[in-house]
Amino acid sequence: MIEVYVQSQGETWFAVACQNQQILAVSFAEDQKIAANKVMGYLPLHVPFRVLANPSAFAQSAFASLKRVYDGEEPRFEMPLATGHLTAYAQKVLKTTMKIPIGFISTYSAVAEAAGGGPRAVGNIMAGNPFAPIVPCHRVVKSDFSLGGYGGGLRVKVALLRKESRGFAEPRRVRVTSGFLRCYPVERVLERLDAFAQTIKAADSKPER
DNA sequence: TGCAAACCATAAC
DNA sequence: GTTATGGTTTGCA
Repeated sequence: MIEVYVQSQGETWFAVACQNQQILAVSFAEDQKIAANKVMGYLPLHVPFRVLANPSAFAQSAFASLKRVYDGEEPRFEMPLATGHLTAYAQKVLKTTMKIPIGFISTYSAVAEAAGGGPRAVGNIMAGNPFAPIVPCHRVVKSDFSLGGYGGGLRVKVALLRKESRGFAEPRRVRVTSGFLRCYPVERVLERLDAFAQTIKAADSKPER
């Protein structure tokens, strides 16, 4: 039996789905119902589940990790994610994405180089990521450092990235199972966004013609 | 810049 | 099987 829990903190609702001391899926949203529906959407069909009010000890630690990552912090300990039902390729992509450190981002094509497949295929896996933001798909952007997409909405992607800004200056290559993954400071993305905002502002202040 | 074509794993027929 | 569809990239005007 899969157990689903929903819990709020501040303005945000979090949801987790657990089974056998493993996390099956997580989600977060501004609305309770949306958060609950999102996790349930990730659950395998035809497997019974129930929504419970009081989180088990395991669920509580899952919430704790989830909230820490949402706040831009390192999770205190590694959570066991249930990935068995996913394709081998999806598992590899998610595992690779997990290696992007806080304060850094990578790109769809860089992840594709490290995990195999092509950039679009990587985007597809990200779109179906049941573990956001624990598997930090928000740290994957387009190769020109523009945002790309995000299931929870781009505002959320930006908010997460801002919270993770650590002031790194140099790119970094992190070791993954097969080779290396190129990562860049989040600031590359944030600076680009700010520059874009300036352009808009300048255009707005220009007299109409 | 902007558009078109190539790209690659899935989901849907 | 085949086709359609993306959280993309690259090349070429």
